[in-house]
Amino acid sequence: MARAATTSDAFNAVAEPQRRRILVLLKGRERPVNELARALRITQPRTSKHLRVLREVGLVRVREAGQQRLYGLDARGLEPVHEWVIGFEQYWNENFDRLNAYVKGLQEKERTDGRRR
Amino acid sequence: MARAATTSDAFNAVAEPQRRRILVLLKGRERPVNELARALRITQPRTSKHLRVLREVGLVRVREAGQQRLYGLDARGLEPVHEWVIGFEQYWNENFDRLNAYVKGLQEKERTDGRRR
DNA sequence: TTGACATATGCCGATATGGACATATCTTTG
DNA sequence: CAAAGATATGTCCATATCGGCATATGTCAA
Repeated sequence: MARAATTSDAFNAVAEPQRRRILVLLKGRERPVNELARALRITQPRTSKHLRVLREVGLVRVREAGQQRLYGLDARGLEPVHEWVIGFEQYWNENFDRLNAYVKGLQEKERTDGRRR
Repeated sequence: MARAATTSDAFNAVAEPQRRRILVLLKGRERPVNELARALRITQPRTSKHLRVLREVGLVRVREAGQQRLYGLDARGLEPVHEWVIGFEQYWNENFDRLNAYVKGLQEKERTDGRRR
């Protein structure tokens, strides 16, 4: 199966650090390419390429504004990511860890007793 | 910068569909490799390799159990992913979209008026 | 010890990806 | 129209990753 292309899977698209930073920069307001490039301290072509990926995967939208192109956030594509990861929330919670250990302990005991029986 | 290795970055580790499925399967209880392979309908070596990545990145832990090795979930590494994505929650909300459009409209008007002045 | 399991690993090939650099395209302005 | 500015794209290279397959390693039972 390998992984889906960065241009078609949000999980893969945001696996790239710079793209995550771009999305963060786009919170609240649109920004032109050069501004993003400066903010990230990376070259303009590189920025454009990341933006293209983000555009194709649907995480940003573009708007022509005279000489420049304003990129804006379209975070809806991140919802599936959130949906997936939220399903694990209980598992990184300390209280749950304790409960989990407790249950595991019971199960262990159960198994041991079972064998002994 | 490229992206961090799958073995060192949770974002990249879970960018692989099969690895996400493995983590889901490990919710609630530990499982041996073969069981995971069967459930995912992929080969055992492939499963072992994914598990190795997940182990190195810290999302699962192993426990020797006689002949088999039981893999268990350690979701703490997913918390940063959640932290990041939750920061976008407001942006995929419809109400926010409307508010956003409204604000954008105001800003646009502002700019236009500014120029005209 | 031998055989049957269960799992991990090494090697190979195919491919996606990201970065650098040069350059094309489009818009605005003089 | 020419020049400048903003952005996109093509080419080339290096590398990470994934899958398949064969095989090594480790464990348990007879």
